[in-house]
Amino acid sequence: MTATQPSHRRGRAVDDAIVAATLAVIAEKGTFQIRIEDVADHAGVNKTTIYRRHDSVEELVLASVLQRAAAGIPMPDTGTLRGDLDALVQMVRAALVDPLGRALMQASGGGPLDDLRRRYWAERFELASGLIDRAVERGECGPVPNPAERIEALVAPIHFRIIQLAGEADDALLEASVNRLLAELPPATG
Amino acid sequence: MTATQPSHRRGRAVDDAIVAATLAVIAEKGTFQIRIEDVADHAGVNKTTIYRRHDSVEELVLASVLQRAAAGIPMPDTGTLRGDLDALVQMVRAALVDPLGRALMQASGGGPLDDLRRRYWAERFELASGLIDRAVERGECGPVPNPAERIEALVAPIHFRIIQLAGEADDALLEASVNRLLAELPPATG
DNA sequence: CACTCAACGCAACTAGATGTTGCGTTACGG
DNA sequence: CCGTAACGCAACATCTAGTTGCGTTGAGTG
Repeated sequence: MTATQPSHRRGRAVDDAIVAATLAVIAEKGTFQIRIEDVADHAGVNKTTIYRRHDSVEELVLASVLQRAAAGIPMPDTGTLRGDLDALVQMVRAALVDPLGRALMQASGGGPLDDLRRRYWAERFELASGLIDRAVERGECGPVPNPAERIEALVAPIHFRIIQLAGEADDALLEASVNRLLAELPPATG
Repeated sequence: MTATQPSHRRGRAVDDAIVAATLAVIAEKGTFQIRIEDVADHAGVNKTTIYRRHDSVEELVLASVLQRAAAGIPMPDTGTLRGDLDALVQMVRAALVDPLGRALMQASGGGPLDDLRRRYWAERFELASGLIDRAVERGECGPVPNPAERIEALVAPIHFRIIQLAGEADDALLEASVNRLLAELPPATG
């Protein structure tokens, strides 16, 4: 810790400030209203410095969101499938309500953000599939052919309600989604 | 009909040309890559003329999409609920795969396009609820408390797959969605 | 402590798109 | 045939992305 804040930060400190500022501006203005100079001001950094590290706005957004996504994805482990799914569904809702999450989900079509979004969901589907696999191992139900698709069907209504309808995903919707998944599970073989 | 095409169209003809050009450019480049001069060129009209009728790009997009949405929404009537839902679900898929539909669904958050999108869905949910109501009247099932929510749950997985995952909504997905709705219907009382 | 060099700030610039304005021209209605 | 409103056109102001050259600052090295 330096006693007085240096007027010019260097190296990684600047990188972090830029990424943080980018995410903040995205959350505030949306993915398409970002202005580089806003990000620069918010980071306490000159516009030129941003362009020295990033090729374009799109690349900046991509890098920033990727950095956040790189943070570990927590997965619940409550002991029962219903408990796990309840927790998962609440995490999904929280992520979609978050301004940054919303901005990412509404990112434009055709661009590299499409790939990013696909990876985002694929990664989470893969991880969440583990919840179902564990339930199978515990004998809560029979073997599930394609767990990732079940998770997709679980998430879709919540996503649709929040992102597309700009509506409220209340607890009833979450519970209905979980119940639907549980109801469609093959029964335990005994 | 004039024998020779006048070099300068007037009045409503220009309005229609602008709206058509706007929709065409949206379908081609997406909602966010529209350039006014592209629309003007495509409509065979000067940039100034567009600005004389529309306040901004956003307003132009809004007006154009509204005009198309004003066209009647066809609803199937096959005689059975399953037949109706099968047809409905295919119409939804077609609408989402269509470049203009995609563009509308991915329109930015916060703006007036949010309201437009909400109205878009609300209108369709309302109409599609009629399919369920008719099935109830035919005695195919017991009374359904909130048919619009059923339709929402029917559409959500298709929307999520196409728009968010940029994936293919194959027939299996459509059928699964229909089956799910049918399975959750209260049994016929009679 | 002094030297060095990369990192940063700054100001000026280009290029492209939006939106505006003034004026000439063209079509339609009386 | 004449007047007026609608349109084309060119020029303009403005905003933002992205670039460039140079001055300055700061951290490591001997």
